[in-house]
Amino acid sequence: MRVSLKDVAQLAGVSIKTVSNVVNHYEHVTPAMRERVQRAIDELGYRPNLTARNLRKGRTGIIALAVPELGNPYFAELAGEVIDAAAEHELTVLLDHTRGEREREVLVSQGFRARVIDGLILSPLELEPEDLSARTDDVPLVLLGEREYALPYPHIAIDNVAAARSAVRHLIRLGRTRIAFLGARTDSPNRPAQLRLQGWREELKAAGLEGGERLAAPTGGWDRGDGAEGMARLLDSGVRPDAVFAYNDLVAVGAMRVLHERGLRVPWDVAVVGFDDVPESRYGAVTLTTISPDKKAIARLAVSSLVSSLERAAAQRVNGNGDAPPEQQPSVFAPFRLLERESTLGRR
Amino acid sequence: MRVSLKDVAQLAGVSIKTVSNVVNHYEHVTPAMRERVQRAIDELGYRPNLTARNLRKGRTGIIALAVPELGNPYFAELAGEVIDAAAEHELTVLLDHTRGEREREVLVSQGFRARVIDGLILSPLELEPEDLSARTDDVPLVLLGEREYALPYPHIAIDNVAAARSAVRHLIRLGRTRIAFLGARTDSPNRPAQLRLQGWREELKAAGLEGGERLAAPTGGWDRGDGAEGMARLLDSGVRPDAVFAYNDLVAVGAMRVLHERGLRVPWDVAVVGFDDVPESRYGAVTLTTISPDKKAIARLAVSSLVSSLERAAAQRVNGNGDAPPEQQPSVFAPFRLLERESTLGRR
DNA sequence: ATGAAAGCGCTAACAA
DNA sequence: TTGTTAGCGCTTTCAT
Repeated sequence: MRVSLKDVAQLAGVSIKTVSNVVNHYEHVTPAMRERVQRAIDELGYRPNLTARNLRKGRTGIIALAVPELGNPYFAELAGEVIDAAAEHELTVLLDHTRGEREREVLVSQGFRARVIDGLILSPLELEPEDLSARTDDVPLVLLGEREYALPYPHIAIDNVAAARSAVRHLIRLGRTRIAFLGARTDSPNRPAQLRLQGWREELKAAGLEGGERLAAPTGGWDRGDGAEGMARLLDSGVRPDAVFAYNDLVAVGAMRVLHERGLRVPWDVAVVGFDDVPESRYGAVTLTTISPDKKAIARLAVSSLVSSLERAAAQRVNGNGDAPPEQQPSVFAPFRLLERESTLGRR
Repeated sequence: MRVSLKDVAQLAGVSIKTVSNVVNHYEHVTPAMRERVQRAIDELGYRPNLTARNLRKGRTGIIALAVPELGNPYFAELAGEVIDAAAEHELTVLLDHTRGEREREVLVSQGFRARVIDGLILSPLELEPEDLSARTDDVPLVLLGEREYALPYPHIAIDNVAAARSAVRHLIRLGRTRIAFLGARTDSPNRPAQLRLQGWREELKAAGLEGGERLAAPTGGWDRGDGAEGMARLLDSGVRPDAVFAYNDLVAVGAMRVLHERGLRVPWDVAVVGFDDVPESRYGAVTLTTISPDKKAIARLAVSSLVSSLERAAAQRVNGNGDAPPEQQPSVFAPFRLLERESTLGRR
């Protein structure tokens, strides 16, 4: 039998409100009364029912974070940072993964499962702009990651084009001339990988190295196995790059494995740059040069952006001002760095 | 302004109950009525308030999973499996990480924050038995992982001693005689790593290779960096193992990096076995032999165990049977396998 | 087949 | 300082 405020009040011989005051550390309670009530609380082992409190307050203190795959260390690490950032705002995080499937991303964005959440942070992969415009759910939403939507939702990411360019520039400075991009997706101009591919193209062009579209190698996905397959396919097709810029670290790790199997030495025969700075890139026989997004900043920005949306929504509810201007803050870029490690060590 | 059942009822000109019936797909509603109500629902964009429903039903459909570190791919993968397993029971997972700190583990086990959860799955690292006995929170709890507590909580894990023994046995069969254990913790007989260390000892003893306590090397933690440090320290101390059984894959990865830096070749000079079968162990210049726990099974067992605790708790609430026998199911072992890869390839 | 009304446990006006 | 009471939005007997 669950014990409620009423039970405690009864035992202590006071009103329900007094107990509530004690529980919520309301100031104006005499020490004696506080003492008496506390005794009853302890005796009965009373614990407040958060659900009731939530209902009453109109908020739950829970936000959801949906990422493609928790098994991807980048997202796992990011999730950890979001959990910590949320905790600073006294928010708890409900984590979901979409497997990067459009259908699941749509469901999440519609709040289908999101049971009781105040807000949502979503890192989409396949979600299309029209899915987002068709959204009926009204819980505040913050977008994360490479995909760009011309829609009034806050969006936190690093400057993917600039980051890709700095990676490629680094390879060019090393004297590499046949720089492959591994992880291309050519489906549509707005698909994932598009911005990094664009950065690769721009930088090559700026260096007068263009014309190497054969070097834009697709992969089935962006896990280690996809990187290995893509790299093998590229080599099998007769292309012989002297550098690889991979969509992310996992793809790079898979590529490096294949290079190793084929007797190609990193960095001497082929230099490799990744993206994400996942922990494992700092280990292995050859440590990996990579673009390191400031994950903590991304998490903090995402959470604080969501928090202000939450506050705006709450204020609106109070004012009943249903037609207030959206006043969405614009997309924000988080910082990134290029970390040079063994996979690009030394000039040719 | 949020729209409620009442608003819909008003617009449709029916009672609140009828709308509820439609929303909940209650059978006995005439098609015409269903149609009419649905129209009102659509027009108003009504969405049920889950919090109110939860309050009424006395359950939330949310369970929490607390792991030490999401950045550890083992836990990230496990979390993904738990989320999927929970979804099959129509449960949502609230994820938390404790950083393996006792204090945070205690807080989580006490249900400090999430009182909106129906149940909890906890993978403790530093939590002590007395912390658990002192637990006052009454939400059903399932324990995960290596730590053993002689307490009536369901506990899901693999047989760590048997797994460790099979890893060491594998190394012995390969002709190795100076087999180190990397990641020992000697603090207390119940601390993490204890069971794997015990398996290592037992198997060495069975093979007549005992007496090598110098080969039980401690590490500060169980991440890659800790493995690297521990390995370096072991080598610096003059010990020269011909095999390393690491507490987990991350420690093994760190150790392999150091071995590589020192010019010791894996597997020829030193064979290495890890534990967990994290994805990165299948890549790298030398793939890693490891103990592979059946993570999907662990997740499923944990969730189904929790679900039955939930059902028992619900039944008890109905019967008001506060003194029902606990009837906890005993601890359950999930399967594991030894995966042989390059890091232990070939006899001496 | 549909409606009326009680109440889940809590907070917050308002009263005393 | 403490008590009374309404009501958050929903489900659920019990009527009709």
